[in-house]
Amino acid sequence: MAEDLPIAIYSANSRFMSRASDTAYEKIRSFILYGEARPGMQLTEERLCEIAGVSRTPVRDAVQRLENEMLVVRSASKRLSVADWSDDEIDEMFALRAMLECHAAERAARRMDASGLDRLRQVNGELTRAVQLPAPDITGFLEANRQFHDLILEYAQSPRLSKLLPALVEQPVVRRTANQYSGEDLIQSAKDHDELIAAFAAGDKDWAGAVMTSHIRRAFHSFHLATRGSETP
Amino acid sequence: MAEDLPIAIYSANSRFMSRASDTAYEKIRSFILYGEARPGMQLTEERLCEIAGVSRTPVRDAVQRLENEMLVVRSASKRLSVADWSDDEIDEMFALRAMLECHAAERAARRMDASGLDRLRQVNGELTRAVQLPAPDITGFLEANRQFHDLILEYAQSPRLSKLLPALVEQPVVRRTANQYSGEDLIQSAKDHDELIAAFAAGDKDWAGAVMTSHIRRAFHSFHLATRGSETP
DNA sequence: CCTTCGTATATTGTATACAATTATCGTCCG
DNA sequence: CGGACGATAATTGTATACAATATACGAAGG
Repeated sequence: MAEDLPIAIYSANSRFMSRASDTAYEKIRSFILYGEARPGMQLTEERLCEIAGVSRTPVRDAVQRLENEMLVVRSASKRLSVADWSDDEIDEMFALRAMLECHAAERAARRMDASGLDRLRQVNGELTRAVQLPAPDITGFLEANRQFHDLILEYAQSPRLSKLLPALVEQPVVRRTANQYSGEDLIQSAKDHDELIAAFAAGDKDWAGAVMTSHIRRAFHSFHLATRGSETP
Repeated sequence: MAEDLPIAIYSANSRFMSRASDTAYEKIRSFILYGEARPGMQLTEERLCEIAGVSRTPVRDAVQRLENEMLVVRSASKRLSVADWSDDEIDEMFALRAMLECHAAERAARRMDASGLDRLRQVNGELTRAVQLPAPDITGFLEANRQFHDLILEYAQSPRLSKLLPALVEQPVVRRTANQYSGEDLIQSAKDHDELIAAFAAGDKDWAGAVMTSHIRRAFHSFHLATRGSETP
């Protein structure tokens, strides 16, 4: 069981998770993202109970959350299976994410303050250290990257956006993308973040939005190149 | 209890709702949108059981759905209350909706076919009849409007978008807006839809997206004018 | 041999009892 | 009088038994 892997890449839930339904959520999520689960694989609630070590009630709670994030899918007859995204769905995910993260950056630019800038600089400092050649630390990069984007979401001060965005940041994709990144790509990410910080410091929402859009779309194309060769999306 | 009101304005769930958790969802939703519920009002699961006429298990299911749509809110100590949106949150909702509906229209423009155009024309025919002066039929307008936007969402063929958008179409706001609409506004809506159909027929995604954006933003400003006077958003 | 139907089995849905947590409110002490 | 403490009540969280539903499978009939 892959419990000590970074379960929450780029998602705001890093609380204690004492309740059984939260444990179930984390365990099942890990099972799907880093465990033996395979796309399309059938899941029964009973099986998930064993995985999570709790009864069906909290499991059903967790499943509903995972359904919302589209990590699991329900058939017409209410049976569960691990989601299996089509290429078009993954493209769509990136497109939606680009729009919403751009919007988040624009809002954050209007609401940024000195303390926020400090925190962004500190997190991006860690990210920059993690991507140093010749041996970039992917896990460190992912964690700092998540923190950076979470901070922007925090400063966007939009509960609704905070609810919508995490459902679009699908870890398997992010992780696969990051593993495919060249050292150059990782360094460019750090530079994008630097420029975002500059845009925030200037309070220029259009600048911030534009940098964010290109930041996400570059990731999109890296992913495309890595997984589907050179065909144009 | 306001059960025969149009419970699903502009949302894809018009199924049979035989399961208890679905009944609970509809009943509680109606209670919040058209019943005695007031923003900020405390809700206990037991009270919701009485309203829905089922036990706590399906009620908890329904509540989680309503939480996702941000119709109910959970305090730090897990207590429930009816959501109470700030002006900024409502503005944000319109902004996000404009982005996502624009995107939906763009996708639909690429995937539209003759049968889809027929259906759109038929629904907008009904809408046009409903908005005839001197006695526009608001309920008829709302229903046709919902069907029209649902059709576009269907042709956008994006499961993820279909999951995100309904959470942004907040019925109380839509309904209040529609009640505030002048006859002119309603007629303009019908014309917007005609132009959207033209854009779809031409397969011009940018045209479709632009019309949709202005369509939503007009609704936004009508709402603003009606609820907050002439202050600029 | 294929299809249809019905029964057995697996799976999901609901109710309910009980456990854990949180709020309420009165009391005691400073 | 005010604030901390603790007992009690209210509320949410979890487990489990049972009900409803869907699937699987095999027998009967064509």
